[in-house]
Amino acid sequence: MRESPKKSQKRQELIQTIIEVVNRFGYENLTIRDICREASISIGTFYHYFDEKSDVVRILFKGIDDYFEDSVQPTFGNDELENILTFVSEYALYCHKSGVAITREISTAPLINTSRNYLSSQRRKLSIIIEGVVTRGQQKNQITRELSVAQIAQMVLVGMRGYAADWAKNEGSYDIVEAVKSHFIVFNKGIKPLDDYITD
Amino acid sequence: MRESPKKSQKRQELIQTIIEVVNRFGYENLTIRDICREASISIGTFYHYFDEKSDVVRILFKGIDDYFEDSVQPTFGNDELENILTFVSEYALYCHKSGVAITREISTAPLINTSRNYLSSQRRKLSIIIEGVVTRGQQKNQITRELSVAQIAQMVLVGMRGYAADWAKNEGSYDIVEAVKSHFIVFNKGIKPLDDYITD
Amino acid sequence: MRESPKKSQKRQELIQTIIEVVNRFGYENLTIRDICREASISIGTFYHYFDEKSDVVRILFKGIDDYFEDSVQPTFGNDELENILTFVSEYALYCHKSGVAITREISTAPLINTSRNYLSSQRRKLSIIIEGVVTRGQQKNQITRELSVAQIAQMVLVGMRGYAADWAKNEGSYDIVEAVKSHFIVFNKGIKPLDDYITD
Amino acid sequence: MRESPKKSQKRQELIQTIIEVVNRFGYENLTIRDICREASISIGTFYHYFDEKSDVVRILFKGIDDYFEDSVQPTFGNDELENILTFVSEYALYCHKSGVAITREISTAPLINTSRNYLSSQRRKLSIIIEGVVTRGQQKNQITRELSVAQIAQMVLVGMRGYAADWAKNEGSYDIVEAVKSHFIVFNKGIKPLDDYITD
DNA sequence: GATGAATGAGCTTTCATTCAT
DNA sequence: GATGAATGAAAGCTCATTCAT
Repeated sequence: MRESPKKSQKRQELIQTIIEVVNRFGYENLTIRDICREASISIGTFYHYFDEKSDVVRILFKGIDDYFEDSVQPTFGNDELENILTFVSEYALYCHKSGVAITREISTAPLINTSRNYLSSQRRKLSIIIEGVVTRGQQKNQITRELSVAQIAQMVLVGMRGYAADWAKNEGSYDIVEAVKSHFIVFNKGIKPLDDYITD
Repeated sequence: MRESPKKSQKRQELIQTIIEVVNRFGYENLTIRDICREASISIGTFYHYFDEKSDVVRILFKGIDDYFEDSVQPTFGNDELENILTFVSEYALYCHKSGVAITREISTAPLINTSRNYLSSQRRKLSIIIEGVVTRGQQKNQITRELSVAQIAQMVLVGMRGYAADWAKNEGSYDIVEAVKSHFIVFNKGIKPLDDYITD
Repeated sequence: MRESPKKSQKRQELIQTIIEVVNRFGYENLTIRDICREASISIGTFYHYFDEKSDVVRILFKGIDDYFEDSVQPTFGNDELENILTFVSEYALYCHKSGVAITREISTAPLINTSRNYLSSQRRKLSIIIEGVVTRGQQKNQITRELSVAQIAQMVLVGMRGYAADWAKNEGSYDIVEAVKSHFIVFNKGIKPLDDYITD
Repeated sequence: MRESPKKSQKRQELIQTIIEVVNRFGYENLTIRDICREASISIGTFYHYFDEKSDVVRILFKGIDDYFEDSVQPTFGNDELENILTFVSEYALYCHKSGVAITREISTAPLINTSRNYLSSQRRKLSIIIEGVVTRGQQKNQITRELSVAQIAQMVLVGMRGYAADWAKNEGSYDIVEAVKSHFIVFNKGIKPLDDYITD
């Protein structure tokens, strides 16, 4: 039995509210009671729309994946190094807009949850996007072939998430977008093909 | 009244046991009861040697700081880019030896704890070490001066910790030392002074 | 969001039960578990209706204050010495009806609690009532002016509470109402104005 | 097997220290550890000289009884009303000298302890002393015969202990000796034989 | 005599989850 | 659909007491 569109819509509304609540309260010490009080719903209602608390984390992750698929990927141009910069800058921007608490949760959440491995599938999405960028970059000779696509893609993701985690740990005390840009300008230099320096 | 050497020694033994336990169980959902059961001591004994649960985290952090101060820093040579590689490789090695759970804890622990800011001081130690390396690197013209010491140091630390977190999230499924080395070979290229390419 | 009348009513019922339980068990060594077992509720339910254990003490005190404000004060007549007798007798009667354990708790509770000074405000209420009686008594020349209002009021309260404590310590082995009456007949003689003996 | 005089003496020394500690720390939240740390003895030593924690309370009570038997009673004169005043004043003075914490403990300790009724016997001592005073007072026609000896003795003790409790609850914020004196001057008026007012 | 390491029952409090209304 | 009362396992931590050294 499929769920009614009405229920689905209400759930979406709740998700928006919950995201705001998480940002104000943080996730670590956030209780279902907190969420419900802030969202002005009853505990029963929460459990009517969601199965368990960890659904909230899933929601958070789905948000960033959707954003990249729907809003970031379409803006990619021909310069793949530039696309990497766009990719990581957008990620930083998303963190900035989501706030410290959600960023912390996104960047420290375990890959495999006790009950469901909701992350393994989600996480792949960003990997696939960045792997596409790197593959094309190598084909166009914009990116070194000394390292494999997987290696470079991992470097990008790890660095990017590293900043998200660090920024959240530091309570958003610096401009994450600028920091990430600076870092990946350096990084991009490192993955340029060597002859690039000569011909460019 | 100073603490007896015997008590101090026994505490050290317990710390070793606890570290092993944390690695087997993880920290997040680790309870005092778990620790005590695994270490075959009573709850009372745990509290005889430690003040509170978070002492365990402190212990974990102290370990890595001591290692860098005592064992890594003295091995630094003249080539500061090489020293950066040594630094991050040793960090990766420490993660590898400490195991997944402790690495996760070290890399996701909040910067500021509610009760004591035991991390802010600890965290500075690694910063200071790497900042020294970068400073000397710039002086010797081994590292670009286009970025500030603080910026580059942050890049190193964030990238390094990013790998620790990623590796732990992936349950240690890849060779963290190799991954980190590859990454920082790329990174080091990025922070070489430009003329380096010509004169070198 | 105001609390529902239903919750409020259920809390009142629980309070009644808890008062009985306190009387059977005493307070000093009373645990939440005891209360819940005896009241046939779960621990969670207790904390659903109350914030913390010490709420129970507050409840006990509120009871006696309400009783004096609502039921005793309105019965005061013109003879202020008689009113003192009414006051202390009613207090004794309240102890008698509340039982030994609650009386013990009421009479030995510290004036200032660590977390909230719920007593300082409560305690004032009885003081104010008795000070009013003494003031009027002095104005009507029914009570000596050789001592201040505050002094005499303190004497009444201290004596009265002294009996409550003593009676509770003796496990209610004597008739507290009679003992208090006898005492304050003596006391009242002591605070009559001297000329009273001549003119009366 | 009688205990050695040496052990007995050492115990006496410890008692003195413990009394001081109780006064500084209070009793309610005083742990054996606290006592031992402050008295600079080990926990084992405490249990070598005492059986259990509540021995400390016994010690406190024994102190006041000894004081009255040894130091107060011998000073009694012919005027029994004056002796009552001496009695209660000395009690107040003892409280003053013992400090707030010990006074609180003395005045709120239950009559019957869970393990031993160490108080019932102790408590009788002060009763016996004051009953002697009242008896002689009635014989000399210094005290009314309208009330029984037991009644009047109880009134004195209850009032006196009431002040001790009140003073401790108020953290020693007023002069207990003066307050007690004032109270019992009033009280003494109340227990004078009636004709006394005529003939005196 | 003196020590203090070791014990573990027991404390208050939290909170995700269920389910009758 | 919506509610929130009820649950109870489990958490961190305390502390009087024992006993081997």
